[in-house]
Amino acid sequence: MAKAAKNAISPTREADYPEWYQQVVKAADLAEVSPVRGCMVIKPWGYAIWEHIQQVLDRMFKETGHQNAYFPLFIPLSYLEKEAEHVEGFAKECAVVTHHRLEPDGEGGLRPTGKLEEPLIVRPTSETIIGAMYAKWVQSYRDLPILINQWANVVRWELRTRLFLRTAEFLWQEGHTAHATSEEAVEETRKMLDVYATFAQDFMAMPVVKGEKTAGERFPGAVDTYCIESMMQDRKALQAGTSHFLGQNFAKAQEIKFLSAEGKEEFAWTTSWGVSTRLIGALIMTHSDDDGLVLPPRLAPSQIVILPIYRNDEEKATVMEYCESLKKELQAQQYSEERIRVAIDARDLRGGEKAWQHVKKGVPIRLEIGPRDVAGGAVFMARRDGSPTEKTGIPRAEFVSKAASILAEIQDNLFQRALKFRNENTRPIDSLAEFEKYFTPKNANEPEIHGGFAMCHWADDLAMHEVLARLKVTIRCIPHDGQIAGGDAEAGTCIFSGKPSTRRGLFAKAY
RNA sequence: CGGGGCGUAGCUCAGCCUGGUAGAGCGCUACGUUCGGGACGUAGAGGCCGCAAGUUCAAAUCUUGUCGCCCCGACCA
Repeated sequence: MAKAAKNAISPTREADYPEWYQQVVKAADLAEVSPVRGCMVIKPWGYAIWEHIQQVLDRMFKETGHQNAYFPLFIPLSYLEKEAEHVEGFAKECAVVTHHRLEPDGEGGLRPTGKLEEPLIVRPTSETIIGAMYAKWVQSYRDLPILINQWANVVRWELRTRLFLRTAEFLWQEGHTAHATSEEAVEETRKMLDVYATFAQDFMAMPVVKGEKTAGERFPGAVDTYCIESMMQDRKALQAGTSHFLGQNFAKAQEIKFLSAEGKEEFAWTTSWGVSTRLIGALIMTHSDDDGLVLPPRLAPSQIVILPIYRNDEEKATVMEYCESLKKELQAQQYSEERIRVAIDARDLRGGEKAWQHVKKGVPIRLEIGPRDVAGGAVFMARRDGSPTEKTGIPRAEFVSKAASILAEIQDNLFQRALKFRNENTRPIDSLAEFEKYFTPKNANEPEIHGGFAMCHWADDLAMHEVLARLKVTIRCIPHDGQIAGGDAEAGTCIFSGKPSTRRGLFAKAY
């Protein structure tokens, strides 16, 4: 008597992708909306994932010669005004502080008083305040390069928000570097893009396309913006990280000047690069299924969870003892150059419900341990990259010795699965008609899942912008060589305007 | 800032049209039976029905005002 397949998450991805996403976040207890409009509360399980992301990236930044520092949350309005393109890019989404005191309003409430002479804005990004400091720190070519990263929160007053993907306040890191030459700054920009790509692929198990943004998609004030783009399971693109070559634009606006070895006064060349808590959104939408979150082992706060099963105190004593010693043995094993992270969930809950909670939270390996396993010296294992019903009995010693390789296998499996999905939904398109067909939903009422990545020849022309605006498609990037099928340099003709083209761009609907 | 919708238990919502003592499911607490695929039963706790004014013998329900939130658009890591 086969029961109908029952999923932990309702609706399924196929039925309603945006709602599925919300439900996964909720079921995994990652975060929830806060009383403050557009801002989220990141709960312990979600924050633990962020801490692992931070820990790995921080190590990678330091290995590439960067140091951490911290700059103020507030930026004088006049600083932002210095770089024209920059202010235009962020002006519409700034939180502004105009007062510094509260006084009773006589009706039991409070009202702001103490008007500031110059308003302060809450940083939407820190180029300007950091540049102002760099201007003081840099006198000579001997003071360069400056290679600094900051872990911080920033505020962009977004009108339409979604947990992790776009919130009014978010956590991120922003690297800011200053160099003596253009070449060195470009090299830095590219190096950090590589760091992001490596992190995404090796740790998040998320395939990415490295590339360059077109003029219209660049960071405000940047000369070049490089990015990594990834495909979510609704086949939309998500920009997962950016690295900007700022040229001398910010240095000139903020007078970051130095005397060269030749004794000439020159402006520095600067870069900035960042990834945010949006990566958690990317993680969710890359791997999770209709039973909830699926975490790549390298970023999972718990890689293995042990679920003791017992009926009475007597069983409890022997089962718990077995679990505790199993935990110790597993923790002595290494995976990804660290001790394996193991948790025992001994909460007084029903076994089935408890197991499902860990499925929904995406723990890579679940071990159900009951009297039978204790008697037989075994473990009963379920992998999150398989179906929740698929469980295998394994001798305890064998599992302990294989645990690290099973985790590695899950990590690799998730990456290969995501890569396969992306490749299956990426194709070259050489005619406008085909392009329009590809990006027009088959069911207009449920337009969420359709299309994918389209690799097309293009020219930055009005004809293209008209089509893209109408179909709500954007050019995500101009892929670097060797990133994705059809992304390498080749001669062709723009499908929008018929103008000649030297390589294809990556087109997709995007977050 | 335009267009639509909603404020009732911790959560999701019904009740409003047609005014008459505040409801359901989930969650929570206790006890019992259960327990290796999300249990069931019994009992219980929990509400200025967003706020203010008005109409009325009587307002969650009708009227007006107000505040807040959500969705769609423009903007976006």
